[in-house]
Amino acid sequence: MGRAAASCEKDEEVKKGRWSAEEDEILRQTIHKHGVGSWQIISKKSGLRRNRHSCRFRWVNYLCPDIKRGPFSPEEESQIIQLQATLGNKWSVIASKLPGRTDNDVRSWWLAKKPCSTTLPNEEKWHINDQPKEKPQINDHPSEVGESFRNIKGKVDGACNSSGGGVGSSSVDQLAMPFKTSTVCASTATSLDQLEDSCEPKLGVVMAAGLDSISSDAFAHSSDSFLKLLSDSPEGNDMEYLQGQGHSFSDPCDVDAADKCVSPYKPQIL
DNA sequence: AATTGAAGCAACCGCCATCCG
DNA sequence: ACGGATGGCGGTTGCTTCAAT
Repeated sequence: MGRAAASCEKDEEVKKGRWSAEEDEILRQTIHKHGVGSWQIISKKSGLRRNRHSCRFRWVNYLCPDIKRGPFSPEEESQIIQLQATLGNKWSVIASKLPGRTDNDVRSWWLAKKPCSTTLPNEEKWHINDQPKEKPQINDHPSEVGESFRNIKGKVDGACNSSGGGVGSSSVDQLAMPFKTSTVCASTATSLDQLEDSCEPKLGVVMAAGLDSISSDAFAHSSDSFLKLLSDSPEGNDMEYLQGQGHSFSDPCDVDAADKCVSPYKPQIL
């Protein structure tokens, strides 16, 4: 790569370049044994001549069992486009809303396929790279939302976790997007334990079904009000409850709330 | 079959925020 | 309050693959 080694890494023998299968296995075993706590420790305990950045990167982006490989679905692509438009290059936040996807993957996809203009009409946006995409419909994946809810706990229990994100959708033509997706992070928890204790199973995703427009009012739904709604909601009936209350949420712009989400790969001692 | 250029992917680097003594 | 250690993030680079010529 031709760059000077990171100033903080004093090890002269730091290995660079592609990871071998053997190295992967060693890192897996080291993490299994010591947990994902300190990457500095892991890099030393593993015996691999890889620095903390390299070990972390390899685990977070490739070895973590929750990583989803393969091409992005049209729904994921539209989410990325929309979220990038609202959040900017907050790839980690964007990735946290796409379960199993990493910021590196999202960024790579964006750099390779980003639309040449953010002001394209709706229909043109669905012909990126001259490959027409089927316009998703609101009811295409209604069950995924509830499923995301139900899967939250299981994911949180893992050593590497999705932030509790999921996918919801609604039609929002005003944003020049064929459909609007959002994940509302309903947690102000700062640790996995807090998350599990205080939010699960209410934590999750609110699908803004039937939302006709995204206005500043829609974005004004703060995490606080959202939390209150969740705290009042009956368990296991999230969507019906909210719709019954006449509420709709779509708040991908709430960076503060997103920042409060548990990091997808929050260190956890096993 | 060989060459070449584009696209995709994997990885590194430096910076910043946070934690902790 | 301060400084070092650490984790995490975004930008960037270089390698690999593959299609076009």
